[in-house]
Amino acid sequence: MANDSITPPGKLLAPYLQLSDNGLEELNQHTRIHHLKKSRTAVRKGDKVAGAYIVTKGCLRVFTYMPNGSESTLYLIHPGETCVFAINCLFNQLLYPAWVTADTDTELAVIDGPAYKKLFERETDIQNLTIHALSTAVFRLMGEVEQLQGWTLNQRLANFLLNRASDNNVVSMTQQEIAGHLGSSREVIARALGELNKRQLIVSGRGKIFLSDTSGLASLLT
Amino acid sequence: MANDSITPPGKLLAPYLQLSDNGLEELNQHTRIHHLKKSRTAVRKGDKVAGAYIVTKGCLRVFTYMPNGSESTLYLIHPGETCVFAINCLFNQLLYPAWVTADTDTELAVIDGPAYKKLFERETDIQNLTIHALSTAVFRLMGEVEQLQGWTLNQRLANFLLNRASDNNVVSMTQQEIAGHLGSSREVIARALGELNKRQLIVSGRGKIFLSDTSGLASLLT
DNA sequence: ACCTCTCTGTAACCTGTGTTACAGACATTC
DNA sequence: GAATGTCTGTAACACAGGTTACAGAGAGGT
Repeated sequence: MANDSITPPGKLLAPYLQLSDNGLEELNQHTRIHHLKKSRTAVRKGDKVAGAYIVTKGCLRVFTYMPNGSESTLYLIHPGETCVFAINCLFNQLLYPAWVTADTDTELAVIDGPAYKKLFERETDIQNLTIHALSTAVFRLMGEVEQLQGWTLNQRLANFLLNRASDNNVVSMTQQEIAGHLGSSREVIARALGELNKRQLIVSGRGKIFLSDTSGLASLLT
Repeated sequence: MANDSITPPGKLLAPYLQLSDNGLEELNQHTRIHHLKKSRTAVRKGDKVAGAYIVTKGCLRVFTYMPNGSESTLYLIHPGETCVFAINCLFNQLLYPAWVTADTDTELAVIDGPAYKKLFERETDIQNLTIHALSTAVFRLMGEVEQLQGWTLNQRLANFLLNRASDNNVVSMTQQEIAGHLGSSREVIARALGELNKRQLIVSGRGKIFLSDTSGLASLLT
């Protein structure tokens, strides 16, 4: 686990966890707050996992490297969420199976492993957080598998854009980044975007893409 | 949930779960045993989930249909294991997202949903079972995703064969079944097997494949 | 205004895998 | 042992998507 640590009490977690007084005490004693600047590496593949990670501000990105050396993003961790892999490793004594970097400046709470396990046995909120993290991971991954097997790249791209679009229907990413998320290469994404462009479903510019016809995009997914 | 039910007490689970007397009582009251003949459908996509399923004998197969209509096996549930999707659905009130059939004659225990949740809060063994089921699912699915993205079909096939081989290095499946498990088509599997044949890594016969050079197969996966 | 760096657009090519269409081998039943 | 159904082997084709190789367009610094 990385650097950049400062340590206020462990109640940045208050919005996300309601514990018994007892549990709270325990939590405070065994939690440390870390701050990571954007692009900073939080965890490396093969690291021993220190504890449960809960993001309180910012966003972490979990990814692996593919055979050809390019990155492939597995999922993001937003405030209030916890890292499934870490949980996994905690409960099964495994080494961390991927890389993690800060997608933006990020603050996260690390609850010491054994303490977390003890809390898990008693505190309903910790149980829920854990189960929820694992469940959503299962669902997301299952969706991923279905997509990989059944969908064409254009479809996966359309789906990705729709999921990542801000309120004003803009996705602010470079083609390179998108390629990383979809496990493809920049050129292929460019080609696919060109396609969508021609069909007037999007307008693409440098570092951002405007979705001009979201329902058209959505109809590609059927 | 299907038919074929008979109902002995709920302690076929004894080998897999050690509960408090209290919990055991609860379990007995809210568990039903079902028997499924081979190939019988246990759950359909979209079904409401009755409770937690724990296999006590035999084997269940969980699969989805791909766009082209062919089946794709997601995972198997062996004795002592529970169905992740069902757990998922219980805790998140979702409808079942796949199909399930009995791979062989199968006996399974169904623990009523609310009862299971209550037990989960107190009984360490139920917690462990749950966490373990979810964790392994996450790992398996993640491996699946990595395979789909990074491995060629030949590699995935080799890996599959190695995982499915019995002690005497035989895989007893038809090409059709293998294709189903890998989300591919029969002909493609035939082609790939032919390849492995030529390289003297396997000897294939009707309904079974002998792995004559397991380390050779394994070396394909690097 | 110029230089440089990063990002995008495109075209040609190659490979892996799904598809179609048969033919032959094995097994089972009558 | 003939007939039928199931499983395997193979060849030719189609196409999605990865790869290579450039050209040009924005953006920022000097």
